[in-house]
Amino acid sequence: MTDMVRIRKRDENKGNACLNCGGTLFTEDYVRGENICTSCGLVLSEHTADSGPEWRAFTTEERNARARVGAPMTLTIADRGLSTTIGWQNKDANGRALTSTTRAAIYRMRKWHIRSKLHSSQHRNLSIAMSEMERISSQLGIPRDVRETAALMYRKALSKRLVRGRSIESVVASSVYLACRIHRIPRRLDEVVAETNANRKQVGYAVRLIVSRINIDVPLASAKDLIPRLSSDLLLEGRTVKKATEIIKNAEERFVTIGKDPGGIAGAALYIAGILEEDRRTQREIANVSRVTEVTIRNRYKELIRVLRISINNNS
DNA sequence: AAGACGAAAGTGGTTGA
DNA sequence: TCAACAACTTTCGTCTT
Repeated sequence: MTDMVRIRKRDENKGNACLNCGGTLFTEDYVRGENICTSCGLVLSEHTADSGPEWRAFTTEERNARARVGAPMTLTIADRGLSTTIGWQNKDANGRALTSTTRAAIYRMRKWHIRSKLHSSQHRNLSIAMSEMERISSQLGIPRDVRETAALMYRKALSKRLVRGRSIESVVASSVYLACRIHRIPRRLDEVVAETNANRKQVGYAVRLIVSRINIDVPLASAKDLIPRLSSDLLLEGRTVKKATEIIKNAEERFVTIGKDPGGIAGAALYIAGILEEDRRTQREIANVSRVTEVTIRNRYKELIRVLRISINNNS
């Protein structure tokens, strides 16, 4: 891409189509301040406003600690933020006092308006559940769109009467957990349960119940999803991360990952990748961040190098 | 001294009768 | 409901770097 082309495009392109290939999709690269056509890579405008965060974060913890922005709330509020209320002053829009008959009518309307809203048991349930959900997910650092999914899930569970006879908390916890699974956010059930008063067994049961009764695809947790989180905590280099992802992909193709703790697989893959790429971490370091023991890392690692025929020459 | 290895015993969850 | 089972953990002694 020459400078000449860039300048010409910036001057001429006032519409929405790329002048080079006619594509209409652009990505905004706010690190470089450029607008880029996704199909041909043409830079359409430079020095765009930086809409990204002003902070930088290098590990998962830092990101969780610093991220503080989100979209406007919708499903996560019991009334979706759409309700209106009838004012309590007995005045009209011009500030004049109402006549007695109108005042009586307004009083009745207000009464039934409030009754229809708050006195519906489902609504009461929802408002408790949504504030609980908000608390849990902000504790866990869960992004806004995942919360939306969790809220949707809870609403479905509620409308199918799955909450009856179970604690609101346990169903909220399982909605959050399942939403994480759907969005491939690596959060284990224990982490979610730890933020609630519900016990693990109840939540586990609620999870299975929701999966069986609500028509949604819940992907199984894969070791691959854990790689970004673990490798940023271990400060591994890009090529090591890439290698580890490859190892997991191969392992999954050979069906050696089924029934195994994803943390163990991910940890072992990172360990092997670390040795191969000379970006090595000890078994203990990896075991700490992936929440399994060194023994499990060892077992998985032995298994992976046997099945994938990876030879490790320890001359480093 | 730190890291890696592997055996042995124990734990919590799943499966099938 | 219960026993069998696989996966994983804890603990610990030994070997290697």
